Amino acid sequence: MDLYQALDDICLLPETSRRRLREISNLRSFHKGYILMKAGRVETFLYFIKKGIVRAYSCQQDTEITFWFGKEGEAVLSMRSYVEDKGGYENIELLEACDLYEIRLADLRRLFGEDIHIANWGRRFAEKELIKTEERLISRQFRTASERYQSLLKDDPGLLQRVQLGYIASFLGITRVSLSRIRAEVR
Amino acid sequence: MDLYQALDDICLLPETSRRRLREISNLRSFHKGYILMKAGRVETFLYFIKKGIVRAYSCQQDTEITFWFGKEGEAVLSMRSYVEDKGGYENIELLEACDLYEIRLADLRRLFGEDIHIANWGRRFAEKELIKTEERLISRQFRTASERYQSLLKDDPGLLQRVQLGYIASFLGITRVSLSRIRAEVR
DNA sequence: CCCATTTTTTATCATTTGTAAAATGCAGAA
DNA sequence: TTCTGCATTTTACAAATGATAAAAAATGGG
Repeated sequence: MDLYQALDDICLLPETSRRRLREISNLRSFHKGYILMKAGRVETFLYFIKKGIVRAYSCQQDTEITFWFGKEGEAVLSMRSYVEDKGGYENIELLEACDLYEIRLADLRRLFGEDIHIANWGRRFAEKELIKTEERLISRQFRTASERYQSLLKDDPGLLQRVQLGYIASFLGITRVSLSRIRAEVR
Repeated sequence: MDLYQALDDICLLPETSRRRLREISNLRSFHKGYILMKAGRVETFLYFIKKGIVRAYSCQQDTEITFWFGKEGEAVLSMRSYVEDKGGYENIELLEACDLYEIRLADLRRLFGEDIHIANWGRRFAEKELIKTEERLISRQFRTASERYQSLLKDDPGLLQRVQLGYIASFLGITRVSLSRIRAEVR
């Protein structure tokens, strides 16, 4: 997934603005298992995934909970660092070797102040993330674990191939054992 | 809660931009019980609450789930209408008589394209909503219903006075019966 | 290929939460 | 005040999920 493609998926940009974003971005490769972001740290970069898959997880009282997966075309960021310039709650681990477009937040923020198209692109970016998050919250409220598993299976069957079930279970808000039960009863 | 105050809570604006937002907004009063937004409808307004309290709820398979409360200073909007100009999933009901600042989305979008400060204000707005939503999602994943109730009690004790328990239970993702049980065991 | 480790499945039992129905409390209308 | 309609609480029982342990399967390194 090309950078321009990822940017345009958020909202179309005039060529000059696009190029400005391209100029502050930098393609880097990371090995599988690399911890891209750490809870508590103020992260200074934003990434777009060209290739690979990552997970965000958070630890509290000796349990680790995966609450997000990102793959090709998606943005990776520590939400609190991005929005409030404070330490975030998430760790981000690369589940495969990844190629990422890296953007320094300071550079991006400068462009937000200089270029209205980029400011509106940033607005659209946050708005779209917001919709996704809200939909997950609602799905969580309305549906049983089994229903959520089945819609994950329908909407993103590839994920099950690339990510171990323990993480999926955690993402769905249940234990690995419960997920096994659900999988067994579907069969 | 004054409109300028609510706008500035999102991010500080230069006087001219502020005034532009003021010019497209309109203070209106609504009676208790009024349904401000309906699921499926493309909503064309955004509101800021000057006075009163509202709830957002959604219906699926004969159950109604309250997933948000808004009060003084907060923005009220149909997320999908605001972001994608499509019918939303929420109904919004006024739980008290309310005074609301009404802003036509078309006017606001025009300003996003004309005024970079307002574009960045819109960006900050979405970002802050995003943080709030993500924190709720994570709290949902990490904490038991009882813990969530108790932190609601701590963070916003006033809410319990203004909103009936059935809605609170639904908001916490549990039944009224479960909430009663939790309340009983704390005593 | 084999061994060690990790992941997934299966089984059992305890706990939590939901459903349904009845009892209680509360506020507004007659 | 009394009646009536809701909201809330309580109770009893059922269903879902969690905890734990152990077996089976898959994975990765040497």
